[in-house]
Amino acid sequence: MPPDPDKRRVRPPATERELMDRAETLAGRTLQQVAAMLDLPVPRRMVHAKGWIGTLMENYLGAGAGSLPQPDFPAFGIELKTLPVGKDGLPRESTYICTVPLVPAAGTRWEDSLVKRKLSRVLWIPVEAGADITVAERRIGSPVLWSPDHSQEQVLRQDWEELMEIITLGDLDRLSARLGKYLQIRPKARDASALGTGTDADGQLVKTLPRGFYLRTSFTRQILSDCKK
Amino acid sequence: MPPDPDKRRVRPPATERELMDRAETLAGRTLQQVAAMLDLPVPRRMVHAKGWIGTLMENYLGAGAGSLPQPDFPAFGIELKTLPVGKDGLPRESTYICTVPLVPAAGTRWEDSLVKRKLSRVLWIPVEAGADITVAERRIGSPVLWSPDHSQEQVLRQDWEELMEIITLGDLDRLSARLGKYLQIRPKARDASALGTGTDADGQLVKTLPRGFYLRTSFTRQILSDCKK
DNA sequence: GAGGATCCATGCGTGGATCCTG
DNA sequence: CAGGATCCACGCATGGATCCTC
Repeated sequence: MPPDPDKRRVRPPATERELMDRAETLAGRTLQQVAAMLDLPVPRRMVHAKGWIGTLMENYLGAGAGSLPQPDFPAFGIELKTLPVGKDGLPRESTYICTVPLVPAAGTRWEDSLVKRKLSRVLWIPVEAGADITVAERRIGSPVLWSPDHSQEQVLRQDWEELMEIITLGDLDRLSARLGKYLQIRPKARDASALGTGTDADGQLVKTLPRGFYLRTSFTRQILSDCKK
Repeated sequence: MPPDPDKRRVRPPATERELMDRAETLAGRTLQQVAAMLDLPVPRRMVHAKGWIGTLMENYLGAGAGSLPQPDFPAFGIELKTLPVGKDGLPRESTYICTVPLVPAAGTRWEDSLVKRKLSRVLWIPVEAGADITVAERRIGSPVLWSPDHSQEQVLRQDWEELMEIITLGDLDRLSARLGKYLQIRPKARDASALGTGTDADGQLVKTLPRGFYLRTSFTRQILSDCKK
């Protein structure tokens, strides 16, 4: 019997309450259990399916299939993010936010930035990670609906402004994952030879490595800790 | 034995003479023969492989794999086009040139247009067409290196200016394949429901059917006739 | 006969992230 | 340990054209 595609198309939640309820039902389940409900096969290793867990969660929760400028749940302004955690429940990896505009629109401000929009309301779904546990057996944790508090937003804003200034000045060589307290910039590309478009110090268009904004692991640990208080 | 990918990567011709020599060797051969030299399978019908012959010729002649604004042979400024002909040797179909810019850059002139560049030097490869002959058995004709003469270019320019004026005015509803003596505009899309971006009469961006520039069959017949004189 | 509709391959960009080596 | 490198899926656009129905 072939898998049933209908099971994979979950109705979007009608209310924020319904979304959160659905997310709560995930807590304690294994990825195998969730995949089975959707008739989806579970990859043995993540190396060739790095985005699989995120997509699985989108499907189960009824998020719209990857549209462009919208959050995952536009009606509630909520962005969905899975968070790989260790046995201790603490995040183990940085979190990708969005691509870095290396040819920024003139006069873009933090208030209008994609980073701010993406991070204004995030539904975090912790999921066990680590090479010592099969993908199928990994357990899902309790969802956390988070928005940055005032001091967190100030730091994010500072990081973003610092990083964007380097880009606006065309100092692409100065970009490094070492910059930024909560927010960092790292490569986001097929491989190190991939080329995107940026502007150099003279304002000329140049080819350079595409990059993305990420949240540092130390910051997502803070988020999770705060929510457990 | 698996097909040998190396055979499919033909070295680009070093000189225009070499390109023409290579093209002459095609005359009289069947598509089966050429495909065999490249270890490529021949589709039974074109309905699911409409661009196959064109790609086969690119491969055999060593054209660069589909880059963006460049002609097929940038070094010689030569664009490659296959031309489906009947038993009588006359073209049977219109010829696609390029997509129509439905949001044209302000002040684009014929001299700078993609249509003019694409048509400034064309290497036509006639190939037998018709449902009454299998793809494998179709024979290739003698290549024709063509540039528009003065009167031809005047008509092409007039057609282009007429058509582009309609687009610049945002009168997209007025576009029709009936316009233009040599050059026409027809749909170029996955299907009639596909949507690209255009501008309406008020300058607002609107979604509309993507379209392409084509040469009328009557014009490519004229080209081929002239070259046989 | 020809205007309008359609088909495939491939590359690039975006969205989902984790891998891996010094 | 974390900075730099990499992987998949999918949509859209482009480049190659021919199909199909009045």
